[in-house]
Amino acid sequence: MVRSLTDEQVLRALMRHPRLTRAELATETGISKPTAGESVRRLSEAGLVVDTGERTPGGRGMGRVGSYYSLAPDVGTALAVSIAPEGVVAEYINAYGDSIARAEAGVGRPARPDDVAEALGRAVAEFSFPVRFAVVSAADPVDRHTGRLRQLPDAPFLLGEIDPVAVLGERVDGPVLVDNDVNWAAEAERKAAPLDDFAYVFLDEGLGCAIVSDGEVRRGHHGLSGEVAHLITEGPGGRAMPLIEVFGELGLRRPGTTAIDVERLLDTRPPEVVTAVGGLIAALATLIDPELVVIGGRWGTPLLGALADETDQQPRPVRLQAAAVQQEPSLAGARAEALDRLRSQIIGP
Amino acid sequence: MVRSLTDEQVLRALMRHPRLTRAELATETGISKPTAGESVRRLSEAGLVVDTGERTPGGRGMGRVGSYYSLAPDVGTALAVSIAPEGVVAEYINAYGDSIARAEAGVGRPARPDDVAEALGRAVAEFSFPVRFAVVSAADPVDRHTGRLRQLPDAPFLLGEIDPVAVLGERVDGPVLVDNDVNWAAEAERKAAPLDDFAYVFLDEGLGCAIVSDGEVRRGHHGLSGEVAHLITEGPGGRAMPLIEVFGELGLRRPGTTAIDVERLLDTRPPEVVTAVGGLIAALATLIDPELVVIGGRWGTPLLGALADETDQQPRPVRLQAAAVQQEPSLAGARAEALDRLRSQIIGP
DNA sequence: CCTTCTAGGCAAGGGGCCTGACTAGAATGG
DNA sequence: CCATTCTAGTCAGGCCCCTTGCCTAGAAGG
Repeated sequence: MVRSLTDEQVLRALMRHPRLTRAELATETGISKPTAGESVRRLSEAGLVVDTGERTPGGRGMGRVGSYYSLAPDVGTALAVSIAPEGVVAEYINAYGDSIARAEAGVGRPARPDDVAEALGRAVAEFSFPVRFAVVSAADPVDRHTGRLRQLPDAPFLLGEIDPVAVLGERVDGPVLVDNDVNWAAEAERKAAPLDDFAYVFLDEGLGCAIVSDGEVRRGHHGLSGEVAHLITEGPGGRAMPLIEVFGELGLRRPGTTAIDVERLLDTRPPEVVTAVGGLIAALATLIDPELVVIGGRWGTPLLGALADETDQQPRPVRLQAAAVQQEPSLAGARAEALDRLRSQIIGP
Repeated sequence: MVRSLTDEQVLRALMRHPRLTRAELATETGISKPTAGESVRRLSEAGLVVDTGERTPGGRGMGRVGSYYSLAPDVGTALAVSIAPEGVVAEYINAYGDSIARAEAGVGRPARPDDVAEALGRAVAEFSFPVRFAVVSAADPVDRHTGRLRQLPDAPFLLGEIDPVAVLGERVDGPVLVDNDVNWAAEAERKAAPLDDFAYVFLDEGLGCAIVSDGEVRRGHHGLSGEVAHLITEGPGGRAMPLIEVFGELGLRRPGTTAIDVERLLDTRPPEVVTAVGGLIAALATLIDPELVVIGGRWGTPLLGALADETDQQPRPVRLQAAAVQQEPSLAGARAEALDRLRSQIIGP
């Protein structure tokens, strides 16, 4: 849409500051005044920038009044959506990074696919902004290419096989980007504390893990990296078994579902669980070599101390830490990504 | 050294073709003739490009003869080195990607650190080109920041704690880049068959594994990703234990060393080994989600079929394949990297 | 010695940026 | 009412780097 480097700088300046005069744009970007003026002219013509009608105050010897320019109100918004067993949250954000609207919708328990899809539709329908695209966080494995949720054999599967791309496609002009909630939480963590190499282990009803290598979340070929239910670890009695089976053997899975029974786990805190998760952290240490393993989730955080004691004994110890972003971490990550992409899309190729 | 985009294009063209006239440069790069001529003038002045003295043939109506230009002979060479228990290989390459000299030096068995360092010095001393930098492959864990080899507790350690940066530093003008042999083999594999997400499992005297995610080898924070000796897997009797211990329990480690006894392993081919490596592949499948797992190494390739049968049964099966690059794979990867870096360094920042 | 034909160079032009100088224009104070 | 004050915005000129179009260089064959 826009090709000149100057125009990009002007747009980025207007994303940081809601209104600027041409002279302010010139000093802010380091571009000369004539060039900034020319860029504003081009961008106004393209409809990306508008004269707000506001003028600089003027006053005793304050010189000629200037016109304030800002991004056109219709440059578009993006949608950040979180789909979790607790419910669906949809947030609309603008190019400044403001959340301009928010809608929530509950999901019955246990979550049924139709329920979830319906709640998603309800949350998004509550407002109707022109949305350029959506970023979706879902609390289940996500196929990287189709954006659909995928059930893996005998692994926790909380939302059912829904297709966020299909549900949101009608209400969104552009593409719909779907990914696993833990990946988005790791993205939020990465932006909060800029570490290049870490893993995020999320221990809740589901088991999740995200991997950040060389400063980016690594999703793997199908987008299923970090789906650790079948990782071989040490189970009760020193037997080797897939991680998820440990919870089955200890009676810590909610009957009739694939979910882990968090309340019971927190009541009993069996050492076998700590050992089993220790095996996961050892696998991360050997395969990924993270600087840090971030622990989150409803039972991960409470067990952090015990896990740290366990991993300190291992031949390749690794530092454990609670997540820095505690408030809606997945939505925060999705929101940050939506903002980045919205801005890039406005600036164009 | 060179900043203009034009100059970069001209240099890259001269790296692809050993000699070109200004007119050929213009058509090859898509740049106009005057600009190409100007670039040649700048680059000649900077000493990067020289008039070879050769002239185009001319002939019946063949027009004015042109002057051939090529990279200056002293733009520099790079060194690709492989350090393995079998011996040391040093290859000098020029900016065209030709191997211009090669030296080998044996290492006694078992390899002692002094031996290895001495062989390395010998191999490199055999020629003396002006070397801009070196890329080193070492058959042991490499610390990403220091370039030193690192022994991990109870893991195979074949070369001893040598410091390639110190040994090569004197003979090389620029930096010395050291990495694990399996990472370089994966790099060679990546260039041969452009896959974005795969893992390379190397089963030989040492155990190694390289991870390619989103088209790059991922080394982890310390450079120790893929050092899988302590991964928890299924050992004899279904017991959970670190991968390396399986070999100890089965009497497959060479007495007095940390290495695996490949001959004995190939004689007996115990199913426990297949199961244990199956656990490694399962861990890769869950944590990394590769499109493919490449199997290499002296006992990896022969056991490929058995391993494939094992992984087919797993809840997240993954395709196994023998390595495409069989001839000195680590050196091939180091060579390719050396070429890329040499070229970038000539072109400048 | 003329013809043939391409390598290389020159001239002019254009895009996008700069600097420096000029103009616009509103509020204030006499 | 008009001069003053002061900055926003614009105009003019110039630089850099690229382009196209055209001209010259120059070797070999007829």
